[in-house]
Order: sequence, then C-alpha cells, then structure tokens
Amino acid sequence: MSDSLTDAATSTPTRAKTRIQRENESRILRAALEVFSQNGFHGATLDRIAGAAAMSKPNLLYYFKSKEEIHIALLTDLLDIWLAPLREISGDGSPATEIGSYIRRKLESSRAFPRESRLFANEILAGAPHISDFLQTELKQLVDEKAAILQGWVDDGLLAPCDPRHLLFAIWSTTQHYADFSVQVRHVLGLAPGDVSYYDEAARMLDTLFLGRLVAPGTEG
Amino acid sequence: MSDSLTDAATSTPTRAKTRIQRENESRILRAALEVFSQNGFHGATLDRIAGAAAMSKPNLLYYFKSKEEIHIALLTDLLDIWLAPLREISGDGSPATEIGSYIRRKLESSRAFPRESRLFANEILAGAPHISDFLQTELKQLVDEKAAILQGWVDDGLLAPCDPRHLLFAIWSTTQHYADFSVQVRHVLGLAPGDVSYYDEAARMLDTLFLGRLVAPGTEG
DNA sequence: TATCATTTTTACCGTTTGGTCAAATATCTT
DNA sequence: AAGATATTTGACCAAACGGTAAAAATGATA
Repeated sequence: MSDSLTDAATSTPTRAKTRIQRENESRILRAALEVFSQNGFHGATLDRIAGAAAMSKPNLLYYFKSKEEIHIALLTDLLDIWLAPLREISGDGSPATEIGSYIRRKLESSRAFPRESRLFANEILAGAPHISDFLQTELKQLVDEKAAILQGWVDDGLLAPCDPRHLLFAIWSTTQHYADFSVQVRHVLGLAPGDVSYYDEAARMLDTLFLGRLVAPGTEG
Repeated sequence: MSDSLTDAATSTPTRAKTRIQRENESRILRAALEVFSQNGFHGATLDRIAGAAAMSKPNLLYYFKSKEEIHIALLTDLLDIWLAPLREISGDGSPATEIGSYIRRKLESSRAFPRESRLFANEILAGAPHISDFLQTELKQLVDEKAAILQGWVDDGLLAPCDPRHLLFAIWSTTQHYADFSVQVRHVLGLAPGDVSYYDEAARMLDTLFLGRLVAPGTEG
C-alpha cells in the first residue's frame, strides 16, 4: 500500500553495526519470517514476532521502526533467493540439462527455504503491494532474457513449440507447490506434519514431466 | 484453530429462509469472498466486508454470528468447486483424453473462480486450520481412487512411469497458478491489471507439457 | 572506575477490531 | 389496520493492535 522496496535503499548515513545489533536483527528477522510466512502480514502481530524472538515488543521496535519495515526487509532478502536459480540458466548447455538443473535448483530452493516461499506466495496473493515494481522491472527483464534463450531452442527444434514464459510459469508453480502447499501434499500422501520425504519423488515426477514424454506415443487424440 | 467444517452441518432446527435472508446472505458471501481472497482471513475486516456488501456491520452480524462463520461458509462452498473437476476423471477413457480434459476443467475453474482459488490458497498457506480434516479424509480418499486409475495406465504402459499423486500435484499447481499468481503472471507478460487473455496460451502450454513431449528426443542426457 | 553510548524495560496511548445491545424500522400475516 | 415477526440502525464495549516516551540497566571505552 505504501512504500516500495526500492525506497528502502536510500537510508541516512549508517553507523557501523554493533555485535548485539547484528545478533538481534537476525533473531528478529528469523522470528518474523516464521510468523509472517504462517499467518501473512495482517495475521502476524508484533507481540508474536517479539515472543518468537524472545524479546519485548518495544525492544523489537528499537531495531525496526515498524512492522512493515520488518516485512520489507524480509522481502528484500527473499527476492535474491527467488531469482538466483533463474539467473543461472545459460544458453550454452542443452535444453535438457539446463531445464533439468533449473528445476532441481528451484525444487531445492523450495526444500531449503519453504518459509521464504510461503512469504512470497502470501505477497503475490495479496496483490504484490510491495514488490509489484520488482515484478514489472527486474523480474520481467530477467524472464525476457531467459525466455529468449528458450525460444532459441524452440526455433532450433530442440524444444517443443511453446511459449517460453508459460514454460517458466509451469516450472515455478510445480516446484513452489511443494513448499507453499506442503500441508496439502502431506495430508494427501498421509505423511506426518514435519515429513518432507516427498521431495525425491517430486524430483522424479518433474524430470519425467519436463524432460521425458509423459503420455506414451500413439495414445493421444 | 477452532471449529472444523464438518461441525457446521449440525445446526439447530432451521426455520425456512426469507427472501431477504437469502438475498442478504448471498450478498454478504459475495462481498466476503472478494475481501477474504484479497487480504486473507486476518487482513479482512468486518467493516470492509460490510461495506462491500453495502450493509452495516451489525446488520451483517445479524446473518452470520461471527467473522469465522462467514469464512467457514465460504470454504464449504469452495470445496465442492475444488473437487468437481477431479471427480469427473474416469478410467474408461484414454489417458490423453482424461488427463487433457481434467486439465481443461481445472484451468477453466481457475479462470471462472479466481477468488475461490485464492481463498483456498490462503487457507492452505495458513496451514489449513479449517480444512485439514477435509484434506485428510475426503480429498485423500478421492485422490487415492483416482491415483489408482492413473496407476493402472502406468501399469498398462499407457502413461509414463510416475507417482500418480505427484502427477496430480503438478496439474493442480500449474492450473491454480494462473489464478493464485495472476498478478505475477500479468506483470511478467506485461499485461494490464484485469487482463486474463493469457489463458489460451496457458492451455496450449499445459497440453504440450502433460500430453506431448516437451524436449525433443535425442537431446537428453 | 568514571563516562558515555547502547540496549532493555515499564508504563502507557490512540486506534482499530470483532462483537453486543436495545431501540427503531420495515415487512409479513390475519 | 393491528399485531407479530423480521430486519436495520446507532451507540457502545472490551480486547488487541501498532507504536511511543522516558527511565533504568547494560555494555563499551578510556
């Protein structure tokens, strides 16, 4: 609604950070990530974040001016994590190896950073109030760049004719699903709350889907 | 946290509903769906829902005892919409036609009910506090049943070897992505806020992905 | 150890929120 | 039209919320 992420960079001349400052800020961010990702921005309260950080609320507000400032700080960190796997896509390799390794990176990112993934999902679901600028500029540019690579493979007959951007959407959605909808995945598979053993089978499925042929030839139509 | 959806059915002997009652309840539910799906449960306020329904807050609470009761009513309606496409999968058709038409139904559901999809996504992201029972029983049973059909196709060599449940996950995620992450999709594609013209290309992509072969044979490894 | 800056706590504030209540109004039935 | 019922409204409340102010406590430094 209010600030954009890019504004956060323009800060007043910063003093060098104390050891306590660094420790507490990271403690707060860790706690806030947990709370925000589970309950969304509005569902998260400063009291719960402070509690999760084992800290009083006024003390928390000594390090971050407002609830929104914490949220923005988390989103900023998040965007790098989100973009990193995409950045690595190169036109040098073959489609199979490049797409395959991209899927593996994305899936690994879901496995390693499920809270970040859910925070991102919450932000998008809410209409991306803080990161619409990022989506329209930085992400769009990178997607355009990588889509050109994919399109080149299509033109060379190395990749099935398709809209490269939608191919990326499919990769994003399938991989992020295992972090964002993990509760549903576990309930359907009959797994215990903390169990993430489904990632191996997920990797096989996505390899089959994106690299192999799913429906046996001759059965179509 | 509190009620389960199944409890909602056990109600005291109900009086026949008035015309005004029916009209206002549906007005409230429509307004609430809009507000809940955009802001999540905690982000939605009774004042905003009442405002969207062109109604005073006490009047709204005359029809629904609490904010949570509205939320539960919406989720109950939602689950039928969510399950309908899956129910139609039959073992009689060929894998290509069955899977293809399931994808089309799911994608159409995203296009026709984006708010419901986002409401569902919000609920799952929050840990499914109200529908965990549904996920573990009703959904799991249906998935088990349909997965058996898919597994039969795999056994007959009509479908690439894969875990049928993960195939369903892939279909769910890719189709729902266009509703839940529509903001991101539009920003990346450079479309205007209300534009949903991407659904045609999405359908082509998903057909290619799930029915055709994506990477040209011979380029793998 | 004295001094200063940093960190933490206690007490508090204004606003927003979900929800209540009784009175007022509209609607339906006879 | 009268009476019963259903609906709507305005005034209000307690709790939770994000955030503030100032003093107390702690840490660094010389």
